[in-house]
Amino acid sequence: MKKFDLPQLEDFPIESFQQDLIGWFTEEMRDLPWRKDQDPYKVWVSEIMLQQTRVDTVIPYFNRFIEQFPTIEALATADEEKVLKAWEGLGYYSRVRNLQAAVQEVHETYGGVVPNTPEEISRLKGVGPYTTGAVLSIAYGVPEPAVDGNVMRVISRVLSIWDDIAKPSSRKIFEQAIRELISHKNPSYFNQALMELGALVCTPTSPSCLLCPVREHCHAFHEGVTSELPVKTKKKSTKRVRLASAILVDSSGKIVLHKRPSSGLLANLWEFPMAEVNAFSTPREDLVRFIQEHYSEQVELEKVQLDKIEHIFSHLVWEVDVFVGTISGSIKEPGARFVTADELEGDYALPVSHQKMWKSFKAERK
DNA sequence: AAATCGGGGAG
DNA sequence: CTCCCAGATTT
Repeated sequence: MKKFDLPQLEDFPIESFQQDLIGWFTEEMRDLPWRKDQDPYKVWVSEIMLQQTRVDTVIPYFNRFIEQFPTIEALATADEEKVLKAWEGLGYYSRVRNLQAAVQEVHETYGGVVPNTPEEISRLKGVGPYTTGAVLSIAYGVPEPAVDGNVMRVISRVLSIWDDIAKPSSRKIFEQAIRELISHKNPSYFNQALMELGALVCTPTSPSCLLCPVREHCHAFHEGVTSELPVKTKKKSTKRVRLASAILVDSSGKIVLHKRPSSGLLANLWEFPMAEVNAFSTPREDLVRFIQEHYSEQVELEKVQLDKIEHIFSHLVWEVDVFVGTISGSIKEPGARFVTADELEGDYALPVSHQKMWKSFKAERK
């Protein structure tokens, strides 16, 4: 059995690399709220929030979330709706549902202590290979790889690895590389330093190689191919979906909200009644038909459309024609309820697309 | 392996 | 406009 799968590691000065990297991080690391201590719970929350999400976006969410749910116990026993509301606008909402479920398991099964082995922690909902390594190394000092997009970019350049990082199978190559490279003396700083380097210096386009602490160890830099790495195939374009939605008000001024299904896109979030638009009919026709079938026959939409919104997701685009109307009579749809404007804003988590509609409604109405 | 799942910022 | 971000889960 060979010692290294990667021939680039044969003569690689591992200790020197570790020293340069960790030394740089010690001096240059950003002052971030989840770095104030190594509370495994807070490290965990931050890692979930940071999945596919930028540091600057996460900071205010993290501070509010920890203030509202300071401990495992607090989050485990919190009301689901309040937890979702705290996540409103952050996206990938299954993250927070999985997080609360996992925290409840830690609360009940592990006595409120986040487990410190790869086997146990990776069994928790929403904790995949990256988060497993991140929490173990940062909170517990366990030398496990934490391979995210930053790490794949940095290591692909340092070791001149030309595998397509968009392929799931490539992650294992980088994990193996990190297992060889990682500092056993300070796994936490080693992993964080790689990510920090990717975020601040070894950026996707025009990396600041002249400021890089590991430039001398970097194969791509010496070969002049930093702009060609990492190799990443691009994803195919998004599909478009035509929708129509209505802000419906009853005689007492309350507004109709509908709770989305517990799985799929924007699961468990609240929205204004919304219908898909058939290719051969108008938004207004399909919307009125939908509302009469699912809510009440007694609905009247205003003649002039309120707005038209385009909302872009990762894999699709919503084109929403927005209407305003009045509604009366009993409501058929069991997932619906009437709420005041204050309740809508304070108690119900809405996707950003529907927040845009609400904002438009309020602007029109004042 | 490919698709799904949000939203925003950078170039 | 395109890319991509401290990815995980489902199909």
